[in-house]
Amino acid sequence: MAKTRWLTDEQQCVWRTYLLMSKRLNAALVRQMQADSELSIADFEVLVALTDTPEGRVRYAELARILTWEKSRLSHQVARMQKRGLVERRACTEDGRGAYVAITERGRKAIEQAAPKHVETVQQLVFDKLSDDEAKQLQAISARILEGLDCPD
Amino acid sequence: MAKTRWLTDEQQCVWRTYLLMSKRLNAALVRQMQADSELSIADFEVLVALTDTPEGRVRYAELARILTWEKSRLSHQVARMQKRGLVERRACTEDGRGAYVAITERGRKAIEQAAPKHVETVQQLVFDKLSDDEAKQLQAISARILEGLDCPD
DNA sequence: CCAACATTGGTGACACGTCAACTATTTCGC
DNA sequence: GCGAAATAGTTGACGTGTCACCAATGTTGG
Repeated sequence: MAKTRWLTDEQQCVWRTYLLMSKRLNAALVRQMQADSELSIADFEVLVALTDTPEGRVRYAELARILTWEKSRLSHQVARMQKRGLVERRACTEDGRGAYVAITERGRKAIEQAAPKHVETVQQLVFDKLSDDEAKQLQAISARILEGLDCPD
Repeated sequence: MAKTRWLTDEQQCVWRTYLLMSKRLNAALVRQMQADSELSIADFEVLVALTDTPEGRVRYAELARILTWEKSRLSHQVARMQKRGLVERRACTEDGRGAYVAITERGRKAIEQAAPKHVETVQQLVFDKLSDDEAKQLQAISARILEGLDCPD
């Protein structure tokens, strides 16, 4: 291996600040979600994806694609959510292998309650802190980093 | 609750791009660490903290403070790392309740091997993509968001 | 001194994510 | 058609993180 390009002091500072921010921001969102609703972030994402579809139901593989989750993760997650009555499995007549995930009334109620508080939290923790310019910069930087990121999806 | 301040389209775009980036960047780092070493990110963080101390050993509570981890998380983590010979527990003579976590030779070797590749990955995935200005912006934005973040530490 | 209280750390149950292996169905080449 | 390969989803084992509770030791006020 060639000589290591160690981080400069400035780079270390950038990197550690970013890491800390992203960890704490995420932790804060998890805490808020848990405090204000019966949902986890993962539950929330699944329910959002389901309400975004006209029928309120999607095939597993499609849902996994939307969320960019592994299929087995989705399988476990849906099994847990089903136990709590947030979603249902439905047989798929077109394809004997497949199945639908459908949102239930209880699931719909849960997300309708959770969404406003979650959005408000994002506003408070992120956008209230940043100028319009900074928000644009954050997007540009995120997009730049995303570009080269090989994602095995 | 007052009327919800929903996200504007631009805000949604910023937010989703940031979320995706931070998730994928993290996933890429985990993959690289797993591919190039026998360590997880958590292992790595613990070993870094240990090598940062002159003695190569720290009390549990202090280590938890350094990492801003919960004590029980650290306890589980150290137990697993101990099984793999990366760290040792040592009795604390000054305080019968306490204990030290100490890095082993095996642990030292592991981190010395893992660090260069990890740093190189951070360079490639982050700093090679960003101009100096963008790096500064990222730091400023992260710091800004961190400011108001109540952290229960 | 000794009874409350605080502190240090550990433990068990559970939620979550990944990986590898599996079953059942469909599709495709011949 | 039919057997091989692809596809849909499941399962079990394991690493990991959190929470609530526990044990042991130390500290402190009367």
